[in-house]
Amino acid sequence: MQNQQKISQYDKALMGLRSLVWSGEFEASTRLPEVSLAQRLGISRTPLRQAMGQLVDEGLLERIETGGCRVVSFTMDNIIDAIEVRGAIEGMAARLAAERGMVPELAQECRKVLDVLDAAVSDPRNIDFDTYVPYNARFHELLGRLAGSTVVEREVERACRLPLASPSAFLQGQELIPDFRVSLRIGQDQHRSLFNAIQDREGSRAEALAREHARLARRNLKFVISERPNLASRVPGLALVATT
Amino acid sequence: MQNQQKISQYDKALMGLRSLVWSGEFEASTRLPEVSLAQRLGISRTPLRQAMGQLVDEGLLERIETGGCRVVSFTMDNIIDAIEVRGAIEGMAARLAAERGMVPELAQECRKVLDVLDAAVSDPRNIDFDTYVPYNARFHELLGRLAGSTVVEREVERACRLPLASPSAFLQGQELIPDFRVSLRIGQDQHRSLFNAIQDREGSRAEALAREHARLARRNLKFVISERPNLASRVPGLALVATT
DNA sequence: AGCGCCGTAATTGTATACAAAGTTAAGTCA
DNA sequence: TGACTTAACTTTGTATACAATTACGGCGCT
Repeated sequence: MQNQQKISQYDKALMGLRSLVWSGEFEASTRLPEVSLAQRLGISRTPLRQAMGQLVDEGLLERIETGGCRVVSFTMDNIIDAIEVRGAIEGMAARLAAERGMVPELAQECRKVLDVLDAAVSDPRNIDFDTYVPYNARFHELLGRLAGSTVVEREVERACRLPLASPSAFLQGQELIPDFRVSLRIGQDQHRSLFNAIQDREGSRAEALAREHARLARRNLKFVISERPNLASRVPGLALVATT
Repeated sequence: MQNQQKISQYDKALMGLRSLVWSGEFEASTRLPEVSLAQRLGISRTPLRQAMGQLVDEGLLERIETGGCRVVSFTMDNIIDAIEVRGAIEGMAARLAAERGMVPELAQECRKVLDVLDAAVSDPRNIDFDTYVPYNARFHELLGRLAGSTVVEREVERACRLPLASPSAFLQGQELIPDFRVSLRIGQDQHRSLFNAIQDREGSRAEALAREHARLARRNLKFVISERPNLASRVPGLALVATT
């Protein structure tokens, strides 16, 4: 009623196309046809092409020499590298937050988020995934802003948009796998340690913890790949990973 | 005759607009008028708006809530942060190159570049700026590719495009200032040490050196700011820095 | 004089039109 | 049969047209 902010055609194109690509709708290495896509999304080619440019920038699409775009086909190495990049940038953000001091309001909000996450994993037999996933995302978002630098914030956000490098990438649809419950508890323990390190102005430790925390995603990636047949449909974007 | 690759209208828009903005042609915080700009660049609004989107992404422009774009006004802190980001990403690239091993062909090319740079600074009385600047840029480009990861390469390139964070940002127009000659010799010494660290698989040292190397740019920034009246016209983009 | 309101002019966001390339397929020749 | 040529057809890149907002300036009101 109040938050009725206008949704532009460009936004519609960006969100629509992104989710279509993530869902594995398009064959990698075949060109995206602009006209039919525009029709399908109910918009004209102009905002669609804008959105395609953005997705090229995010690394989800790539330009074809002769014109147009195609979906990128990812290798395991690509994803590992993207996670490494995220770890490096989140690590820098954590270190700067420690060295320069946290923005007080954001620090306070971090504490609340951490409390919620603690509660979500408190019962090993009954982990609250529906709470954990969004609050985990929120924690990582706050981490990017904690140093109070808009430049750093932007770069953290960008790194999290790298295909399959998001902190939430391998969290979806894993309620049923026992191994992942352990992974979540470990992850939350790292969240706590990371926050404490920043609070205690231990920049180097904070950086190392943030990097190691990103490594959890790598472990989850490897596990998911080995279990691909069972999980392919539940992990968004897994369809984009080359099967060779 | 052979390298006659077609230059698209979009490329013309991107290069033209970027250089116009860098030159301080537009007042920060006033909207860029699309029609007159398109006329001035000799293109239509369509490729111009594409280019504006790209420059927003690079951080040179920002969107206005009510529509259109304006030039960003940078503070010292913004630039310091951008340099910090570049240091972190180049540091990661250097570490990965050390840990994983360099691509042999690129390592060989690095050696050649370093030899040229050594020669350029060998005579303290007569430093060859016209050679140093492009070869320094080349070294940093090679550094991004040394780990053999396209993902890392992309991110290094992006970090170097952050406004005033480029390795070459404060090199132009400093032939005449004695203090900077020393800076160049120190920088080249760091290049050597960095390369040796990578070669000897000393990942942590390589990372630290790359970060410290980026700090040179910070020193140069501070010097340039304090000497602004003399240098403003010679350092591209300095006009975009807020004078408060 | 200062502040708010309204109408006009300018500007953006989006759709469509059009020309230049690129792609595909049929047909011809070796 | 297979490769090359050519012609019709798609598809993209760019320009232009149009409608919805937005910015601006004058007018009236307090």
